[in-house]
Amino acid sequence: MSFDPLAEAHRQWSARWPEHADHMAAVTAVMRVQQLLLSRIETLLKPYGITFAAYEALRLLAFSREGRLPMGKMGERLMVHPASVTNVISRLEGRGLVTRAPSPHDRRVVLATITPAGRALIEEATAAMHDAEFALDGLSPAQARTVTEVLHMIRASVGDA
Amino acid sequence: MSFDPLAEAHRQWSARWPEHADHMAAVTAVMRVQQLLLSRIETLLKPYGITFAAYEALRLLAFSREGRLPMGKMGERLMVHPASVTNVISRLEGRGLVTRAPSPHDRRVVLATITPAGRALIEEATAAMHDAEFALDGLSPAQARTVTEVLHMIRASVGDA
DNA sequence: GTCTAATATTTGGAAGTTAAAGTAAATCCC
DNA sequence: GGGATTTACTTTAACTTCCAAATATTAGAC
Repeated sequence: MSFDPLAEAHRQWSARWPEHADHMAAVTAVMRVQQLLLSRIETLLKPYGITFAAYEALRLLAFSREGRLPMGKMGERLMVHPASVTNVISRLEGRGLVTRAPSPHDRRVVLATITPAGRALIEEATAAMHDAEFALDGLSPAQARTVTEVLHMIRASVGDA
Repeated sequence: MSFDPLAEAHRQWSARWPEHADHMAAVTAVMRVQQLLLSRIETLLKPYGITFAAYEALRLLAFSREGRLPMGKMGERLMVHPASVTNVISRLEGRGLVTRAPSPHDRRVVLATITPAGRALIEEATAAMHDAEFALDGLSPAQARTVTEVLHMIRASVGDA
């Protein structure tokens, strides 16, 4: 019925470089699925006024013992550039969902702390994410595990994890 | 040896909401692998002065019969927003890799045409991509096909393809 | 105790993405 | 034909990412 651009790309590649078509298709599939899931998740989160990046940052803070983490630590956990942490925390701070203060022990360090409003919001948003199974409600838990395993193969192949 | 943030996130989720942990982990894995692959590919393409988005646009034009496509058609094939096409084509045009002209048949339509310089560049860049197997050189063709199949399951589950 | 080097964060800039609004051109319809 | 609708693209604005450079502070070396 509907035309699939990924299938078409694979066809084009196969016609010219058949020995590389499978790798190309795998990369394209990763990119497309990421785009799809991100889009669905952002739609899901829109009622709460946060993006997925903000969701992950808040979630991480809410999980932490004191509701407080150094910016640098957050970057490591979220696996993003320090500048990205500054960016997302600044926006959350502007909305009163997080506060920011220099660490008393090391004044180079900035500690982000989730506020009660932030906690309330993240719990609501998490409930919505659960309802939608993180935009993967069409998959069984076993299928979800298969996805993770197969992608772990890629992560391992490039030295990540 | 090295701490894996994804494994840690899965652990946190399992402790609180074990029934949702697998779906969460799958989404996280998709996001992470996309980030890894994109990063590796952009590094690969850096010597050619183009990003992955630009690579895909040029590749698409080079595949086309006349080396020329309407912007709208490119957006469909690349599965991106029209504004993204405008964006990337503007940059390629600035570098002389593409020209832009209104269609003689329908003056609403803008045709992007790859230049000889654009063709030369995309062939070099493609050779580099082939050398690196699209940043998946650690995977066999069969493994790559497995990745595509598993991700196709997700695409199907959300009504894409 | 300085002086130097390393670390933590922010800032500014280039790219990408999307959504929404604006412009222009073609088509539909009466 | 003329008016309304649809289509194609661009623009603007918001947000994400990263990198590279600047700032500040701590730690190490002599």
